[in-house]
Amino acid sequence: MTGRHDRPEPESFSMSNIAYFPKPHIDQRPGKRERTKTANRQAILDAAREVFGELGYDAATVRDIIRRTGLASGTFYNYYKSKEEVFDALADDGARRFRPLLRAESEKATDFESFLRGAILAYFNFVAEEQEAWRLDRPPGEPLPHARSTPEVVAVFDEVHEALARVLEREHAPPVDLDYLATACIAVAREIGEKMLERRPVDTQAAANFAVQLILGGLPALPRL
Amino acid sequence: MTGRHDRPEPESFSMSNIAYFPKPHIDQRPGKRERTKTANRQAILDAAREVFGELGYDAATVRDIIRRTGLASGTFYNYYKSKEEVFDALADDGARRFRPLLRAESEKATDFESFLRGAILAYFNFVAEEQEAWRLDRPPGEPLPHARSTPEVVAVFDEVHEALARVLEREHAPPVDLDYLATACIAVAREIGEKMLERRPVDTQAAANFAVQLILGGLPALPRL
DNA sequence: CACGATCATGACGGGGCGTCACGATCGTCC
DNA sequence: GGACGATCGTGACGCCCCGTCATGATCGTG
Repeated sequence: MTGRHDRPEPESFSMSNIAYFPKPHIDQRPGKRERTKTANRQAILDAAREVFGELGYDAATVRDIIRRTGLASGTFYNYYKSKEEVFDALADDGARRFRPLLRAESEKATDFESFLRGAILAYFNFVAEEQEAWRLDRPPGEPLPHARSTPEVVAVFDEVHEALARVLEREHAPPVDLDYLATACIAVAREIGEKMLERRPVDTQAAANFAVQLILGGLPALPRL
Repeated sequence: MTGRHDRPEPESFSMSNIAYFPKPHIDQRPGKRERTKTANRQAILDAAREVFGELGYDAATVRDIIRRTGLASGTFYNYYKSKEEVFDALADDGARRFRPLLRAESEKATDFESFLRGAILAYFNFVAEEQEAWRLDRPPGEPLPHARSTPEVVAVFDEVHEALARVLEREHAPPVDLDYLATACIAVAREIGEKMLERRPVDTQAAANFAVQLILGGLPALPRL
């Protein structure tokens, strides 16, 4: 249930509609049980996004999130164990939405430069759009903590790793420390991206140019393995 | 006062010593009031370092820190307002101790490469030594949060900024986006440094080589302003 | 329609939080 | 050396957040 603010769904209406179908049990819509479950999950995630955006991660409490959903406190714990887990779920969600974009870039790329530019630009555009949904006008106090090692986040890291290996292999580039390289690429993208968001107007092209040129120019100079 | 575990200081002994001096009031040692104050501050900081190291930042509570000091709960709040403030004080302390090393490198440096190599190697050695004091054998769960914008931490950032500007100016290098460059340098140093600590044995030379070559090679390729 | 599984509910004990009135200790001045 | 005032340690207290659990409502199913 969605709590006390739950207005009664027109369930009977839906039921009468089902009468038109010979086999009601193959109705694409999942049962109400399943629907309220996903609705509650989403409500908690949305509330958490708002609360983290307004109060910051540290100041936010589980109770703040619960209050905003209108659910009972116990209900929250049917879905997530803690504030950390909700945050991880949000990070996971972001990573899950970004991964296809990254993969598209790595498949579209013809060489290392086009991959790097495509991937970094895609990331910068992604975070620029996310910012408007996340911290609308949050005071520039403390930044949100970095994403932890959730499955989807790790998958993005691995994707970068593999894409780098693939592209460099294809170009017969000399072998370098791929682990360090991937780490450096992600570090540069992450921090330049953050700085980029502080500037007005937000210029993803210029930021991507900077990051790409830095890595691209540094690559030939890296120590060989 | 240092709490109930306080063993009585040989104050009378010290006093009798003072009798040797014609003017006791110019004794270099600050008064007992001042001494216990700094002792309490230090005790809290030490306890916090241990607690953060053992439990991680998120799990640690102010009460955990208080318990380890043996002080009363109220005493803690005479020195710091919150867990966040203690953490910032620890970060500030680290930055305060690292800054002279950084400055020495920037003064010793003859060109951009020697500065970069010296600074990054100094940083890697610094964090490698700090690690042994901080998280002795902490499970690799969640890393400690990044340092916030405390005065000393900001000072280190500015120092990097200025040192970069000075060295590049001296070499008549083409003008680049110094803000992005400093951000990228710090990002690479921070993240490569972290990865470095996960490897056995910890090889600060190899890590520094990688970071230095990447930035050094990328510099000429950066977009001009 | 009736039964069983599922899940929302909110009261509850446990505990961390920050405060404050009290008293001990220290510096100072006569 | 004694007494006064400022400073600061102390720990009990009220408040709120935490996570749990017995209860009952609701849904799917036969």
